[in-house]
Amino acid sequence: MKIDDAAARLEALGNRTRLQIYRALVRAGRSGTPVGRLQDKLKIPASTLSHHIKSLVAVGLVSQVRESTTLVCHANYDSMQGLVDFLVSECCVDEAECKDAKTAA
Amino acid sequence: MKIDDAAARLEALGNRTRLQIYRALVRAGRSGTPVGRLQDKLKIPASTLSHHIKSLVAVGLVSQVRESTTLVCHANYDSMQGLVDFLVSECCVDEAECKDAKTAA
DNA sequence: ACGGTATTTCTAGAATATTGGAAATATGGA
DNA sequence: TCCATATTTCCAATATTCTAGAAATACCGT
Repeated sequence: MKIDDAAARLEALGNRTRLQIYRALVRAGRSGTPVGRLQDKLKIPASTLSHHIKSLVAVGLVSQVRESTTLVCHANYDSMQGLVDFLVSECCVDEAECKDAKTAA
Repeated sequence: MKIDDAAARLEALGNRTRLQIYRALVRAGRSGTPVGRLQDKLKIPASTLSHHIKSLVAVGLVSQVRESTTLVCHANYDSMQGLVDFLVSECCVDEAECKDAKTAA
């Protein structure tokens, strides 16, 4: 993963409202959650919610599938995993002796 | 971890420059990196760099130790680990059947 | 085609973040 | 004490993000 992609994903998650949305989707698992249900749960105006979801989709952390009139959102686990891997990768490569740090990470 | 703390850490990492700084520190491992060396490596004006480091320190992702005239920065692995745990925790708790998702996460 | 529900796009004001020069502060050595 | 190096704080300009009302669009059932 390129650093700009990682930064974009982290930035997307680095907002209370968007992190709430993302966590709700993670908790929902495979079945996902429709936009309207997120709106009820989180009490966010529709346009604001739509903007936030859009940015999560834009960076690949969330995907959407239309089911007739409702749009169901899903957390994209692979995307998150890639991000986590990026964060801990190359730990200590610029340092010779860091066994403790490596096991900690 | 509270959601606001997690969001604050993610926001701190969600900026290209700060992510570069953080990654340089992760790569440096236990020995850490002085502020001045980061400045040379990343070619960032001192004041800008200082601002960014300050925000990483503020959220606990980075710690600093003074060694005579230089300030050495370290990536705080525990802090990162807590963040990663938060992100994947409670996966699927609102969904009955999601074994695939759970193993993927 | 029409009506209703779901959701997005348009728009714009307010709030916040980013940047970096200049001045201030910290540290240790001569 | 005085200097040199390291780093931060102050300040202000610029850029970006956040928010949400209103209008527009999408979809389906009738």
